[in-house]
Amino acid sequence: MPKPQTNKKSTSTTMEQGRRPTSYDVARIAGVSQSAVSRCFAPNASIGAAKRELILKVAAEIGYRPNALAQALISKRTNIVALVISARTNLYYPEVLAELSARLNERDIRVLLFSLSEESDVDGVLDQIWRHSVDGVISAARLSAAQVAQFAEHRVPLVLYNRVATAAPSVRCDSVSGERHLVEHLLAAGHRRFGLISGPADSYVGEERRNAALAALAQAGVGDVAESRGDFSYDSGHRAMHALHQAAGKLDAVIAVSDLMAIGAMDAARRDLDLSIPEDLSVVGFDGAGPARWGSYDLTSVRQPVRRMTDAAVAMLVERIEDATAPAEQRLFTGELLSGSSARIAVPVV
Amino acid sequence: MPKPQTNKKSTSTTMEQGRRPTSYDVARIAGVSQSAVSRCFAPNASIGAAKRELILKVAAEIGYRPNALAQALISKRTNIVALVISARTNLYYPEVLAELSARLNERDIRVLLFSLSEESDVDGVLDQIWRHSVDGVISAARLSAAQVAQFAEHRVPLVLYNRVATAAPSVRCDSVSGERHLVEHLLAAGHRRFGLISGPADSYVGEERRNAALAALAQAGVGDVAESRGDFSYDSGHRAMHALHQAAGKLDAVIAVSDLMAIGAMDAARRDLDLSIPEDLSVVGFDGAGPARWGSYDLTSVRQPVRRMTDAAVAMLVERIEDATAPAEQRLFTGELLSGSSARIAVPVV
DNA sequence: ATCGATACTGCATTCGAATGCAAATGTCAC
DNA sequence: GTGACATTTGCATTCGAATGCAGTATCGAT
Repeated sequence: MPKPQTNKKSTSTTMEQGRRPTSYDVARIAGVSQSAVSRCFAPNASIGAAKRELILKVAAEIGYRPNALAQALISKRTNIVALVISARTNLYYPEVLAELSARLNERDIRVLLFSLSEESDVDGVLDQIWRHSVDGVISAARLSAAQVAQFAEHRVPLVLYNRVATAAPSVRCDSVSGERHLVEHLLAAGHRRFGLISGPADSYVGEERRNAALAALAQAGVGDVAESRGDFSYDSGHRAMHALHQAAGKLDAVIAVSDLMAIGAMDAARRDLDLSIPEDLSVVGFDGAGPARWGSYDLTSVRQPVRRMTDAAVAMLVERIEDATAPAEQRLFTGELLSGSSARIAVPVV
Repeated sequence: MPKPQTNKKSTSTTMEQGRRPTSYDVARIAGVSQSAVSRCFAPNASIGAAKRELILKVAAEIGYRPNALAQALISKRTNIVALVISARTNLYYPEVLAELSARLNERDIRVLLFSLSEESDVDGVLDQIWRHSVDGVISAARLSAAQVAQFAEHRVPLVLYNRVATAAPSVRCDSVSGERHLVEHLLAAGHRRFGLISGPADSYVGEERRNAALAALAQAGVGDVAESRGDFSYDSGHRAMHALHQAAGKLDAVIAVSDLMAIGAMDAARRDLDLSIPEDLSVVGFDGAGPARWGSYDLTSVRQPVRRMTDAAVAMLVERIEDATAPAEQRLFTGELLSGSSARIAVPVV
């Protein structure tokens, strides 16, 4: 004995085939109003226990699922976060992406992915982000100050991953302490002639690590450091090793600002320059990416605490989504020195 | 001299601060109807040139952007495709992901990413996919027959990437010809004692490659092949190499069904078993992933034509989105044999 | 001047769910 | 039985853009 139905749409008598069921369909079949159905799927909405059960039963029977688009349109909450990542620059990228994606899923947030290639039109990507009304954005790609400013204008919370901007919160791995540990590790092993494989001058982390390494070396009185710039790729590390060798002759140690370049450098040193690692040359990297720990490399590096960093990035973003006035914290994480066999270690005094 | 406005919403006199502009705002300021604004942003909609220009000018001035949610709700087209990928199983995954993402962006389609870990609840992911009314799905993850069937029920086009299902179109790299080439390459070099590092029995591509390799070997009269199963990870390749060595003693060649396992095997052979590659042992893989071409490995492998495969997957999906009756093609691509220094090559007869 | 064809333009409705408000119902005390 | 109060429930509106339909303007041909 269905109660009287007064909803406009409830008057249709049958459900067309092939259309996906809506809350009105559930309402009609269960003999309740559309609002009741809606309230069944909202947390702490006011709805009687008996009615709730009936509605849920009907919903399950006809396979009803709330339409995320309609929900988002009316509630102004999409439960979608955009992830902006530059593809390929870094070995470390797939890991970060997978972790961020997992952390977001845990919180029932969907991921709209923007994977940038070199020629990507970042402003076009931002345009899409605005159109889709995402709840927030995590960016591990370079954004100009003007671009970062747009986020504030559009009131879209932004968290930067291994980047900085004065106006936005960020999560980073401390380059200074990381490079200092690496340099100390190398100095302790008695190395004095250093080479540095840095990144493109416009890369934030690249420059930060470069400067941190140079500073740590300078502090120890090592001022004369051969440097060659790469672009974070394997090949560029390979080429940079050759360049260093040509320019500076015999070196004790090479510091690369990323694992992938360090790996390229190791291959160049061993295979082309006929150097044994670590006997003739020590090589260190940065990131602690998977391949760095493969047997052929066993790279001494600084492992970024990806799990903690992604946790923090997501937590910060969610906080700012929930409370727009939350402060724009900049969190710095300390990486762990992974000592591998790609660098000599200090001989303990017996 | 604005024309008379009769639109309901146009009567509000001022635009509240901080709200993002809607088509009504543009309409009000430009003195036209909301429909006119809408038509300005639709291709081949009927709208006068002068009016179009005026509207676009106003829209640009106030920074109007169509709301993708509202567009999707009414037009039943989200321009979003869900990408389902299992994270981490494969070195090759980040490349496929980046390529698919690039191909979709070129066609002005957004990507909703679902990166599956081992414990992921696939049915939960599908549930989210239905709720978000995506236009289509590309899956490079394992789906049960029942799950594939749901796509038909929900009328969501699906294209499988390196997987198969009778009911769905797919894009794959031919394991049979690939493994045959590898086997022929190894046989030509005079190898007779073979080891095989296969994948988990429930992996489709893994089994396909395994069976193809065994068949090619059997055809050449090699029936006795030592086999050890891995899980596609570096470590499992490493362990499998040890297992093969223990079980079968000296081998001429090891065929791994993925590059990552081949790399793990190479490291185990060289570093633990003290074998020279390719003098004492040839190793081949499959995929042609980036690290396979690093100097330390220079792996003989079959390179999947990622670019062509992702192109095809996206083209097939778009076709099926546009025309639901398009046939469910299964496209097979042939990989290219990359001959590296990880496997001996036939000595040419002088 | 009239008719028809063609190109614009606006009105009103639609997509599907959420929610403020008011009405209805239920509960309990006295 | 009455009043005070809390809990359910439904109505009507809202989010923002697309679109069928009908109406208007323009122009050329007759």
